[in-house]
This record gives sequence, C-alpha cells and structure tokens, in this order.
Amino acid sequence: MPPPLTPRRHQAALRAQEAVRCRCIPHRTLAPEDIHSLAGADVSYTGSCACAAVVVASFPDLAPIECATAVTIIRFPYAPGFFAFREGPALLKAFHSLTTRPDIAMLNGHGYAHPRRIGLATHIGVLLDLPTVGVAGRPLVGTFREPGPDPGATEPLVFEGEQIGLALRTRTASRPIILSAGHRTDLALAEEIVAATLRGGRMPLPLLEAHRCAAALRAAVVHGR
DNA sequence: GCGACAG
DNA sequence: ATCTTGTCGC
Repeated sequence: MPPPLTPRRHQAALRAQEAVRCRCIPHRTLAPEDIHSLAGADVSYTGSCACAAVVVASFPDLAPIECATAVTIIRFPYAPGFFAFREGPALLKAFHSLTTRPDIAMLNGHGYAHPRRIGLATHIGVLLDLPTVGVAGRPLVGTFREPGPDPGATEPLVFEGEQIGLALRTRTASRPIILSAGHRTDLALAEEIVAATLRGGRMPLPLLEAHRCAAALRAAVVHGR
C-alpha cells in the first residue's frame, strides 16, 4: 500500500501542481488538420502497482500504429484532485517508451476541469510538452444541466462561475462524459477530437483501447506473482 | 460538522 | 480502480 497523504505531502503536492500549472499553455497550438496521430492513455491497478497503457493510432481513421505499456509501484494514495501523482509515473514511463511521438493525446481523467485547473491530462501534457485533452466519466467539480437525450447533445460544466469543461452525451441512455482542455489545447479542440474518435461507445475508441490494454497488462502482472 | 470526491 | 455471475437489452 502507498504511504498516506500526510499534511506534509499534501502541501508539497499542492506546490508541485501550482508549479506545473504555471507552465501550462492554455490554448491550441495545432490545428485539427495538423493532427495525423493520436494517443489514448489509461491506467489499471493491482493494489500495489499502476499498469499504464498508451495506444497510438492514425487520425482520423484510427488505424493502430503503436502501443506502449509500463508498470510502477504505486507511491501515492488515491486522492481526488491528485491523480497525476498516483498515475503520472506509470503514464510517463509508458509515453517515454513510445517509438513515435503522437500529435495529441487524450487521457482518462480531467484536464482544466479540476479544482485548481491542473488535472491529470494537463499535468501530463505539461511534463511531456504534448497537446492533451481530458476525458472523464463524471465531473470532479462543477455542475451541468442534463444534456439532451440524443448523441451529440452538450451542456457546459461550470465551476466558480466559469465554464471549465463540457458534458457530452455520446450515447442515448448513457450518462454524459466530461471533456476539458489539457495542455496546448482548448475545449473546442477537445470536443472536435472526441467527436471524431467516437465509434458507438460511451467513451472515444482510443480510450477504450487503452483501457483494455491496461486491463490486459494488469491481468498479466497479477498472473505473474 | 457532514457529505462529496476523476481513477 | 477492484472484489464478482449472471443477465437484460440493442
């Protein structure tokens, strides 16, 4: 089990987030037509290990290009608002083992839609100086009106009087997913990328593939011990 | 003080 | 997230 989040570590984490947030470029630095490859990343857990998977595919056809994985010992407890410290090490390790550098990456978690505007997607993007977008299954902070029932319906996610993300209905009868900008991107680009990678599931295909890959890695890790 | 709280 | 079988529905 990872060591507890003592007041000391908590304060250190807050300072680290602030330092990373200052380095975030909060606007798009690439146009949709400049995106030729895209990565999806997710992490699975065994209890003591974080199993990360990054899948890279061509864009917009999503033909498989490469997949990288990495396993690390979990050294940070589960604490909403501090995912980067828990999953970051494994994700960075996986990204660094890639042969090709994707033009943009989507992470399973929030980007700007975070209490301090520095969620996992933004954090990882800054450390790799890679354009990123955050995609989560539910909001961490903020509220939104229920989007219409049809796929494509959206409603702004608002927190502290500011729109921090977007609730998007991707499938009829499924809870909307939450999108937010990461590093070197904006909410509009995040929406374009997600919309272009949906293939009938609640979550965009790249994240579903990363999820399955991470789950398979987890199974292999559990098996071999 | 109580409850909520990405994966 | 993870522990867990079958099951209802498109």
